[in-house]
Amino acid sequence: MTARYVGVYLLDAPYHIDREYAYYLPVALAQEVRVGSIVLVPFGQANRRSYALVTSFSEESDVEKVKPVLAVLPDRFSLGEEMLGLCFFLREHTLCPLGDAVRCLLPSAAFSSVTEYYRASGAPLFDPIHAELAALFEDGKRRSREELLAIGSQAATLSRLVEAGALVREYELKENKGKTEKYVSLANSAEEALFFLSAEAGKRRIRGEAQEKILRTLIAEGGMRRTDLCELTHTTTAQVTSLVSRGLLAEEEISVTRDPYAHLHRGTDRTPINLSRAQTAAYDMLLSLYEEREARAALLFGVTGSGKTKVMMKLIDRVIADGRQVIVMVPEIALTPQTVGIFCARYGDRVAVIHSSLGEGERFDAWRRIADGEIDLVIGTRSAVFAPLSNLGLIVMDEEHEHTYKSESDPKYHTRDVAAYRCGISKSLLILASATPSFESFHKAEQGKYTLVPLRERYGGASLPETEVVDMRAELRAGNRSPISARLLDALQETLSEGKQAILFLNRRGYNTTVSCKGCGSPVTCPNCSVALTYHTDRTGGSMFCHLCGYRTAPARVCPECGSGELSYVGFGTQKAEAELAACLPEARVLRMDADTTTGKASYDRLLDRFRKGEADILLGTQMVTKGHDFPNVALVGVLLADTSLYMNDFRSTERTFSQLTQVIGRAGRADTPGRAIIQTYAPQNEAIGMACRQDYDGFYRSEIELRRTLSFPPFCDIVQLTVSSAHEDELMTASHRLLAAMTSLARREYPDLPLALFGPFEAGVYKAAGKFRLRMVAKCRLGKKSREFFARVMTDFGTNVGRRVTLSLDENPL
DNA sequence: AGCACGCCGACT
DNA sequence: GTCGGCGTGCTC
Repeated sequence: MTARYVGVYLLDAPYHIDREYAYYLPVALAQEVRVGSIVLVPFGQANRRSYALVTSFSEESDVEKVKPVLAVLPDRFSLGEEMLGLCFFLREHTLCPLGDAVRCLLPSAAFSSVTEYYRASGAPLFDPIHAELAALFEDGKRRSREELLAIGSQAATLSRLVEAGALVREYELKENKGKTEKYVSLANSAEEALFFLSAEAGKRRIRGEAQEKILRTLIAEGGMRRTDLCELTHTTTAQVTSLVSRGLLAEEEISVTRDPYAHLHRGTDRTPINLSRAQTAAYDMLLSLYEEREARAALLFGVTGSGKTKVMMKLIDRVIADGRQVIVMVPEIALTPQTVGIFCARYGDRVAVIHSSLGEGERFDAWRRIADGEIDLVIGTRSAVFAPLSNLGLIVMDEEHEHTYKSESDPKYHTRDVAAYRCGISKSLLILASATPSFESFHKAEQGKYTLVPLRERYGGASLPETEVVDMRAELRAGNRSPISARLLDALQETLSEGKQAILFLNRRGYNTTVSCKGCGSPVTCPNCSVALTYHTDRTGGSMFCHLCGYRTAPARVCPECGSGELSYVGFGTQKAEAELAACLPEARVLRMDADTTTGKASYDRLLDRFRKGEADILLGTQMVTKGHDFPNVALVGVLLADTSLYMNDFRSTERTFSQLTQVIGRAGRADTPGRAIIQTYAPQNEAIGMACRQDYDGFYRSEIELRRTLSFPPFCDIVQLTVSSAHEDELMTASHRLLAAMTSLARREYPDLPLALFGPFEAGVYKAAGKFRLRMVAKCRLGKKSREFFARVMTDFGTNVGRRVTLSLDENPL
C-alpha cells in the first residue's frame, strides 16, 4: 500500500475558506479512516488542531506541503454515504460551512477531548541541557503534554525537540463511553449474607446498623443501583464500600442511558386501530403512496379534531412492521410528555426523543441508541430530522405550517426541505399534516407535487364552534376600556356557571404597543412600507418605529388616515388581561400561561395538566394555549385581540393570523360539548378573521394566493435575506454599499439571465442587537443551482474582500 | 476565524 | 533607537 492522501473539510472553517484540504494518511491510521470519518488535523501556521470530515481519498497529491492526519474518531461517529450527502445538501441550500452541517448531525459529545502525548523517538538527539527531560523518557513510555508541563517542561522546548527528532507526538482521542453507574449486589449467596448477620458468625458478625440494613435490603432485592441503595437505607457510599472491601458485596460499573422520558410508561400494546370512514379513506391514500416505495410526499389536510394522529399511528404500525423506521416531528410547543407518552405506550423502548433542550449526555445517548439500530420511532422537534436512522420509511411533520420548523440560527434550514431530501434518498413517504397548511405546501399540492389527502370531518361528529366577532371600537365608544368586552364577560360568566372551562388567547408579541385609530380602526403605518409602526417606550415619551426600513417618527397625535380620529395604544399583555379578569370575575380561577410563567421545561406541562384536571376555570395565555392536547371540558374560546399579528412587518402576517385563529377556535367544543368562540377585534370587517371564524381555509387561500401572485411573493418566488452586521457602525454602511455594488456587477457580468431583484440596504428590525448594528438587503429570485452558485460566490467574495470587522449572513426564505 | 508578516506613532 | 498599533494575506 502506497502513501495515501485524504481530502478533508474542516469542521470550524468560515464559509470563504470552506473547501477541501489535502492531508497525508500515516500508515498506522490507514485501516481506520474512510470517507465520512472524522479526523484530527493540524491547520494554519500555528498548526492549530482541528476536527475535519474526510470527503475523498487519493494516491497522489500535487500539494507542496501536506501535513499528516493526526488521529481519527471511533468509526461509530463516521458519516455514512446518506448522511454525507445530507451535509452537502445543507451546505448548498443554506450556504453554511460544511462543518456546521456535520455538527447538526453528530452530537457534540462525539467530539472527544484530545490528549497529546510525547514519546522518545530513539534517536539520541537530546541536548545535554535537556538531560533531565531525556531521563524521563528512558523507560520508553509516553508522557502526556499536561503531565510534562506540570513538572516544568516548556512548551517551546517540547516543540523544538519534536522538530529535532528527539521526541514524537502522539494524539489520543478519548471516546465518550457514556454515563455509568455503580451497581451493587451480594457477592455470593443470600445464605452467606444471612450467616454474617447471625450470631454464628461470631467475631466476623456484621454489627453496624447501617451495614446490616444494606445487607438485608440486598438479600430482599438481589441487587440495585448504589445511589438507590443509599437513598433507600439512609446510608452512605462509604458504608457500602466497606462491605465491598470485606468481600460481602460486589460492585460493578453499568452503563446507563440518560433518558428524561424514562419515567413514562413503556408498553407494546399494538391494539389494532379502528378508523372512521373518513379516516379510512385518508389512510388508504397514504398507504398506497407508501407502498409505491418511491420518494413521495402527501399533504394531510385535516381540520382540528379530525383524528389525524390515529391515521398516522396506523400507518406507523405498518411501516415498523416492514422493518423500516419512522420520524415524527412536532413543533416545539407540542412536544409534551402526553405526546411522547402516546407513542411510548405503543412502541415501548424502541422510541427515542430528540429536542433542543436535551442535555449533552441525553442527546448523545438518544443519538447512540438510534445509530445502533435500537430505535424504530424517533419523535421530536426539528433537529429530529437529522436522526441517524439507517432504514427510513416515513417522516411525519405535524402542524407543518409552524414557523419553529425553520431554523433561525446557522445553518438556517427549513425542516421541510431536509425531510423532503431524506425521503428522496431513502424512497420514503413524507407526510405534512396541518389544518392550515403553509401556502408553500398547499401550492405544491395544487401543482401535483404533493398528494393532497383531505380529512375534513371532525371526529365523532363534533360540530365546529359557533363564532361571534366583537367590534372593540364599539366597545370603546361605549366607554369600556377593558380588554374584555361586555359580550365576552357575559359568555365567561355563563360558561363558568355551567361548570365548564374557557381558554383566552392573547398573542402579544414582545413588549411593544401598536398605535391605531379609534375612529377608523386603521393602524398608523410606515410611509415607506405597508406595515404598522410599533410604539417603543423610552425615557423621553417614546417614538414610533418601522421594523422594516428603520423609519422613526414622534408619536402621532391624530390619525394620519382619517385625520380626525383619536389614537389609542392598543396592545395589552396577558398580565394586564389577568389583572382585568381578577377585577371583573373575582371568583374565577385563572391560570396564566406565557413565557413568563413557564420558565422551567416542566412548568408548561404542569400548567396544562392542572387545567385539564379542572383546577382552574380559565386558561389565559399566548400561542401556547392554542396547542396542547384536548380539553374536553372547554366550552368557550375567547380571542382577546385578533389583530395583533395582522399588521406585522411581513407578508406572512395574514397567513399567521388566520392559522392561529383557526387553531384556537378549534379548541372549543368536542363531541359532546358544543363549543363557542368569541373573537374581539378592532377590524371586524377583516376577511382573514371572518374566514377563520368559518374555518374557511379554501376561501382564505384563494384570496391570499392571488395577492401573492400579483406582488410576486412566495410561493411564486424565493426571497433571500442578506444581513450585514458589525460593531462598527461607520464601516457597516460602506460595506453594505460595496456589497450591493459587488452583487449588482457580478449579476450583470456573469449571471445576466438570472431573474433577480435587489432591495435595500435598510436597517434590520432591531437595528442594534448585542452591540452589533445590522443592515439588510433582500433579493427576490428563483432559487436553483445557478442562483445558489451566485449567492455562494457573493458569500466568498464578501469574506475575502469586503470586511474584516463586518460579517454577512444569508437566509433563504426567512419567516 | 486565527495567526504571521509588515509598515507607521509614542515611549525608554 | 524599539514596542506595538492593526491593514493584508494565507491556511493542505
